[in-house]
Amino acid sequence: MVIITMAGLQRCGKSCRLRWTNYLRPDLKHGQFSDAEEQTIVRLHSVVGNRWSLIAAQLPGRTDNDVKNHWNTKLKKKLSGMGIDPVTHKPFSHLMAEIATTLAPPQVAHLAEAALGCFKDEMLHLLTKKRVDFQLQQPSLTPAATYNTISNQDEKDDNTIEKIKLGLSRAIQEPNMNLAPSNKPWDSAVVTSANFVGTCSVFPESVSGFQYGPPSFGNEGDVSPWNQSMCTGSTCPAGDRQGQLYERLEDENGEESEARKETRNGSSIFSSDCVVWDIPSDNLMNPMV
DNA sequence: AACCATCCCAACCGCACATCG
DNA sequence: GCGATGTGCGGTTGGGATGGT
Repeated sequence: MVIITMAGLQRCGKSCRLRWTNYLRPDLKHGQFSDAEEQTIVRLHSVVGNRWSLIAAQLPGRTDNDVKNHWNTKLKKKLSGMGIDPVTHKPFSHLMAEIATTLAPPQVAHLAEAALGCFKDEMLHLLTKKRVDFQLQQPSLTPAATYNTISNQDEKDDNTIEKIKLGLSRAIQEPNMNLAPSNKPWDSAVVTSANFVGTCSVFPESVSGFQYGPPSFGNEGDVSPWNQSMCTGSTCPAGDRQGQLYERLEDENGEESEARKETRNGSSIFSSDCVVWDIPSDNLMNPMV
């Protein structure tokens, strides 16, 4: 306040503080983000979600505002272009498969319609690559018979496509299915796009050593969009692992324990049992995969 | 050259919490 | 305990810069 008065500034203290912390501080970097910094952001975001201050604390010379802006303007698009959902850090195709195999057919139909706009690039990529021959009008065929692949590569992709097709087929076959409430879990909530926004990732064994790894999708027993991955980045439910990371981060910085803060605030950022998908660093830096 | 759309980032806003008298 | 003030944080916006037509 004194500074504002002395300088004759027409700004409130808060504005001045923000200007200083985000722009004027001598130790700030103003250049472009390096590849290493981008990778760090992506990795940490998969763990902590939109906790920009936490992420920025691991990037010397960068502010939370810097990180946030860079994420919103560059990294989100980059991940989306790679077919990775920037919120969940899962491949779009796998999210689709989860949805298709978890929801009731009518809901899948509505979702598929809405999601096609978002996921079309990824789906087209998959379908083109695998030369999938959608035969939704022939439900009697076994899933494996509904498409042909050009190679034996990547059985997981096949499974993914299979699941998508199964879900869509069911949806199309039963477009007017009775929507009356049932005992099924999916009937307990209206399905909106908001339900599918979330951040979940498997907590890495080591933050510094953690990287996107090969999709572990396919463990049918542990996968449910409702119990695994449907939390928002900034409001993910608490988990013991979150505190562990917080403690580790603060240990490195010698700052106040965020874990204690989180405990005090009654909130935390991590969810348990999430999945981090593998993205080769080269791909991450590839503007368009 | 003019117009338009998009990108980018500093700044703003609102909220929650901490500190102080 | 209470109100005023300061601080931290995440979400959003405003407007200049840039590129395309």
